[in-house]
Amino acid sequence: MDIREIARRAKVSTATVSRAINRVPTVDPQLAKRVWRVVDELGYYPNTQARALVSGRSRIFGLIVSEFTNPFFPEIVQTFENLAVENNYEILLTSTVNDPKRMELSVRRMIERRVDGVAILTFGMEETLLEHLRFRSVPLVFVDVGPDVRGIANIRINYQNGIRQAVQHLAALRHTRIAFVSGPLHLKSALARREAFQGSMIEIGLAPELIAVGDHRLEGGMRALIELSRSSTRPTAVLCSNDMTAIGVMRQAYDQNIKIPDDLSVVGFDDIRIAEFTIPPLTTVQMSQKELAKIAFEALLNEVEGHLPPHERHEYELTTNLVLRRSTALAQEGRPPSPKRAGVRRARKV
Amino acid sequence: MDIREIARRAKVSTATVSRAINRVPTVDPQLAKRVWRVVDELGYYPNTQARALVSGRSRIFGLIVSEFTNPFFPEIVQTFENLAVENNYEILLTSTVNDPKRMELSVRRMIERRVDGVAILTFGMEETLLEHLRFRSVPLVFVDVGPDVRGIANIRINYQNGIRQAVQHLAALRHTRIAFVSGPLHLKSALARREAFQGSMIEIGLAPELIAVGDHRLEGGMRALIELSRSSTRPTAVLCSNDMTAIGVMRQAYDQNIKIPDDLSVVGFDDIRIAEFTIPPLTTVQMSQKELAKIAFEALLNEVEGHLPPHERHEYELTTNLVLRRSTALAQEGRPPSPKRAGVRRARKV
DNA sequence: TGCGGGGTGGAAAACGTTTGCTATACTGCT
DNA sequence: AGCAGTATAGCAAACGTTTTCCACCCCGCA
Repeated sequence: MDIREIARRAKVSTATVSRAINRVPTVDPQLAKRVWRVVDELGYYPNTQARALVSGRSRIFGLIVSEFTNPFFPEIVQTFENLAVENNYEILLTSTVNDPKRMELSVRRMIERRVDGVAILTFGMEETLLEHLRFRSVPLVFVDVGPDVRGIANIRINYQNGIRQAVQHLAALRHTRIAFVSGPLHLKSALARREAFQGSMIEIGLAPELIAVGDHRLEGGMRALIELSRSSTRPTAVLCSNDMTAIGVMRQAYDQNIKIPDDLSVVGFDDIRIAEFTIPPLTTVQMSQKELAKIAFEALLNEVEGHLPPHERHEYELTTNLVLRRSTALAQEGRPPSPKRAGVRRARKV
Repeated sequence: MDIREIARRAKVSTATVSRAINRVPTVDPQLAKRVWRVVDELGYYPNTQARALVSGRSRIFGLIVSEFTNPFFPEIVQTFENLAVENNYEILLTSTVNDPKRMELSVRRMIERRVDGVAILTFGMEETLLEHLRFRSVPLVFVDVGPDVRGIANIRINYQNGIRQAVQHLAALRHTRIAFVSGPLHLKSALARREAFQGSMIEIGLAPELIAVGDHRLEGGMRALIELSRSSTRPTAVLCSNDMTAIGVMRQAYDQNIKIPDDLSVVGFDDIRIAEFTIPPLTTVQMSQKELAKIAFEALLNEVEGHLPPHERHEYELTTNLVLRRSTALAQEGRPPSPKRAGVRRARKV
């Protein structure tokens, strides 16, 4: 069943059917009604590929993420889809799983399906691949791209804001031996977080010297805590480069019978969904995934439908903020936590 | 840049270019090479919509889920995408967010984009909507659809297997007061789980009478534990209809100072990713999301490319299995857990 | 009554492929 | 040498829309 079938039954031309369906105002309301009646009766749905072919617009936005199973992304995808639905777009969702081959394939898939724009929300992407897209002047949104790239809208993340809040929160709880567990150091975003930590410590006269490197995964957090507990100056608080790391730290603490937050305060970063569900609920720096998705989508929409000068550099900013839960507490002054105290548990309020 | 440009430069017809690109064996290897050279030089990517238009196949599979933020789905989406990539398909991903309007829209989007098949992995869907798809004879895969629907491939979940294992595991640990926290009772899948629990209890001569109803979310689990602890015969073990419920139970237990697994054994269902990361790691009945996605994808592929008789009923089965972690332990005989014991903590092995 | 002009609807081209059919050039056999 | 038969490549139609013209109708005005 196609537009001609509708035209025949409504006794008009295909042109009129097309116009009626697209609500072009010049068509006579009478006729339009007749067309719609037939459309509804037959359950006709326009063929988007034919539409796209002739109009040159696919009404598809590409969305590239690292991995769906990375808890950072589901909320992003959901928000992005909600917005897409509202605006009559479809999503072409692609994951790189941190594999260069898959990254390349992602880009290729985007181009083959002729997406109207691409949001690249993966942290760490071979920039050379973007050339393919830029070459075809596909609108692009990126996160934390360098300051020199033109023709790509950029979302800059303000890590400093939230991390400073976290450090000052811990300091206010009388912590001085505050450790940091970084992410993998080849990631720009991990580096930026570590620098924000160092800066925030120095600002308030603390030495940022207890630094372990993790991998943004549970295991890295566990290893990091082991390493940190061995150091001569054991930390009383740990700030982590992301929430999975913090969860790893808490898990390791549980295994070593270190009580959180009594013996050790833990702060995460990202505020992924489950941060709220850990035991205890995790105090963390929120980098709103909803907000990020929203900015990305709207940036794309602007590039495509807005009247912005194309191929200029457009900047957006996302800030971060501390959200308090229950994994931080006053420092136990002078009493470094020790596995020897295992089995002894201070009473705590419920 | 289109196929004609390539044809011109390679000094062949568009037909030959098309055939070369699609690796039709009848084209002369010399010519094919010449074509590929030009293709690579120019970075030509075929236009999938034109392809789809003429070939009648979009190489898109629809995937309908409930909500991306539901931790049950990310693994499914990831697996589905991996398979799609391998087989040169694209995914049209859609979520219903349990909203009838969105469900309808999902179906419409599938039809408009002319998907080659749809996997509906949401639990609970207005079956009337499927008529639209069946009417257009789009291949369909469904989970736990009734036994009467023709023309829809079906994945039947064997809840009984895993739940029986869970119940018997608890019984072996000398638990007799085993409670069950169900999901929302309007969901078929929740009902099936509860029945599997009841059956498994009766099998071994235990009365399945401690049943609370939850909502498959954290909050429901928390409320359920409160309710259960008030009952005169307090349970020593709780089996939950899904993992989020179990996490809620553990959270509430933490708040009431009930130790897990010492005072209370907890078992979940689903084995979502984070079940491994809870404190303690959750013993749960695994319903492999990877496997489910794989079955769904392959079922679709069979319908579309296989030589199965179309419009017959195709059955697949997914079984469930208990996976042991650390949230279950021997029952404390004769000593019902009580908030009064708060603060006392038995030594435990690390 | 004749003419200009605005508003509407239709004919047909275009979008970028695939593919059925046909034309051509070989090959090998008699 | 002639012919059948088999590879191989090209022509052109088709897929289902949108959109550009153009034609028509009707209205109002001179």
